[in-house]
Amino acid sequence: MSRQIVTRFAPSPTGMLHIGGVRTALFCWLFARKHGGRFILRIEDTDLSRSTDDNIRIIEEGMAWCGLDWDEGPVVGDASQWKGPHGPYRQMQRMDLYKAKIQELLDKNLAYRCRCSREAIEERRKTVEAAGKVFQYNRGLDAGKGCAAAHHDASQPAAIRFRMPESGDIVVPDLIKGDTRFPADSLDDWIIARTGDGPGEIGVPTYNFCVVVDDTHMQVTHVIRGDDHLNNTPKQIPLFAAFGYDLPAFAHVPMILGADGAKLSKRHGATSITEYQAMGLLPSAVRLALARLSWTPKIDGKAVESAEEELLTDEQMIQLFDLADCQKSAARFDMDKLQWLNQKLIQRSTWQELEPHLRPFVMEVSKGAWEAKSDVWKAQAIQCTQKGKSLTDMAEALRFAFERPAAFDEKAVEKFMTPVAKLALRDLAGLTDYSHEGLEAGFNAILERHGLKTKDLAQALRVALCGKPVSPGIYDTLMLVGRDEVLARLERWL
RNA sequence: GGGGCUAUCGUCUAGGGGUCAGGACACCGCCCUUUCACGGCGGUAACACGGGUUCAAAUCCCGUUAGCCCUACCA
Repeated sequence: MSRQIVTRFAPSPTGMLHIGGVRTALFCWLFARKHGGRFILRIEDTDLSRSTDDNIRIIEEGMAWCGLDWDEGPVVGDASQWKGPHGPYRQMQRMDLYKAKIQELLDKNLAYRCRCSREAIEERRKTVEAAGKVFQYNRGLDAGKGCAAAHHDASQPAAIRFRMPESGDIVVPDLIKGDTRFPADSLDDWIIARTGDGPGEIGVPTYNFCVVVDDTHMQVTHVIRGDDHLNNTPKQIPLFAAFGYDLPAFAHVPMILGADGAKLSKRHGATSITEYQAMGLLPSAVRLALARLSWTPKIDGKAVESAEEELLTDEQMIQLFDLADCQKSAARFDMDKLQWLNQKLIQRSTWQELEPHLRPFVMEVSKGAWEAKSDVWKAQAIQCTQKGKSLTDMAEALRFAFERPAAFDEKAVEKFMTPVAKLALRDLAGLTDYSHEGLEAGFNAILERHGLKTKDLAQALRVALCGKPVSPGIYDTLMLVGRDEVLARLERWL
C-alpha cells in the first residue's frame, strides 16, 4: 500500500515572500492536491540573525492571498499554535528533536565535534590554495588537520560535523533532472550544528541537517524545491542513510530568472508577492503564470495549443499537473504574459467574483464612496470596465464616476466642443430617462435634430463629464455619473 | 579554482533521427468601432558553436562557449 503523498514548502522568514518561492510552493501545492495528499508549510527560522516574526506573517499572508492553503503548519497570528500531527512547524521550536538526533549521530561516531576556529580554517584554506588545490575540510591536503581524529579539549564549545563518505559517487534521483551523480570527493565533512553555548553543548543545527530530520518526521514523500538545492541533496542523502531513513522522492524545479536572464532580483522590478498584489493582478492569474513557467500542461499527451487552452482553471491545473511535464531549464519571467493572463481572467469573471479583488483599488479611487453604491450600480461599473489589463486599470477607469474632472484636455475641448455640439449638449440636459434604452432613444433624437454623428456628441460629452475623450461606453458613462451630476457637470458648457 | 544543472523565434514552449520546425505572449499590418479598449484576420521571427555517428542530426555522442546553482558555524 502506498503512503499518502505529502509535500512541503519550507521558506525561511528572512524577508519578503519571493515570487520564486511562491512558484515552488505552487508546484508543491498542485502536486499534493492532484494526488489527494497533504501540503505542509514549514518555517525554517534557524538563521537567528535574519528571521523575524514579522517575516513569518508576510509569508502566511502571501500564501493566503495566492490561495495556497496548507494542511499542516503554523496557525496565523499565534506562534504557540499549529495544525497538523507533526508540529511544531517552526524549526526553532523543534530544537529538542534536533539535539537528540545529533546526539545519536555523536554516539554512533557518525558525527564529531569540531573546535577549529574560523581563523584556523581560513589559514589552512590559504595553505591548501597556495598549493593550487581546493580546500575541503578534513580532505586532501587538509586530511588529519581537523578534529575528525578527536583531540578533545572538552572545555571548549564545539560545532558538530557530519562524517561524509570519502569515495564513490552519491546519486541523487530526481523526478525532473533525472539521476545526477556527485563525486563524494567533491564534498567534505559539513557542519550540522553551530558552535554551542558552552562545553559539550549542541548549538543551533544548520539547514541541511534540519531538512532531513523534518522531512522524515513530517513524513514528506516528495521534496519539491528550487534547483538551487540540487547541490545540497548529495550532502543530505548520506544523512538519511546515517539515520536509516527512507529517501523521499526529489524534484528540483528550475529557477525563475529576470527578463535579462539574470537571477530575479529587485532591480528587475517586482520580486515580492505583495508587489504583484498591489499591481492589480488576480491571484488566479499569478498562479497560472507561475505554473506555466517551466510546466507545459498536456491534454492527452498533447501540449496546450491555443489561447483558449492556456486559460486553465485551478481545477484543470490540478488535474493536469505532472512533474514529468516540467522543464529542466530556468525560465525568464514574462510580465507581458502575466498581464495578458490577468486581462483574460478578468474578462471571464463575473462581477461578483471580481468585486472583492477590485474593492481595495476602487475604494481608494472613490475615497470610500464605492461602498455605498448599489449592487446594480457596481455590476454595471465592473462590467463596463472589464476589458482592463488589471484591477488598477479598472479602478482608474472608474474615477470619473466619483470625482469631477480636475482639468480639461485642451486639445479635446478644441476638437469636440464645437458650437453645434454645445447646442446638442443643451438638449441632452433635458433627458430624464437614464435607462440604456431611454438614453439611446434620446441620444438619437438629439443627433438627428442637429445633424450630428454619434461620435460628435459622445466625445463632447466625455470631455464635459470626464475632462478627457476617454471613458466607458457613453450610455454607461452617463448612467454611472447619474442625471443630477451630469447636469451639474454640463452646466459650465452651456 | 572544484563540483552540478541548463541551452529551439524577443519571451514561455511543442517536437526528439526524414516536419514547410507547431502554438501562446509580445511586436507589426489590416478589419471592426461613439473614445480607450475588446474582438476578428494576417505577418515578421528560432534549433548557441565545432566536431563526430548516420543514407539522413534541431533530435544521438564528444568538445567548446554562455548562463545559473553549490562550494558559509545562510537557507
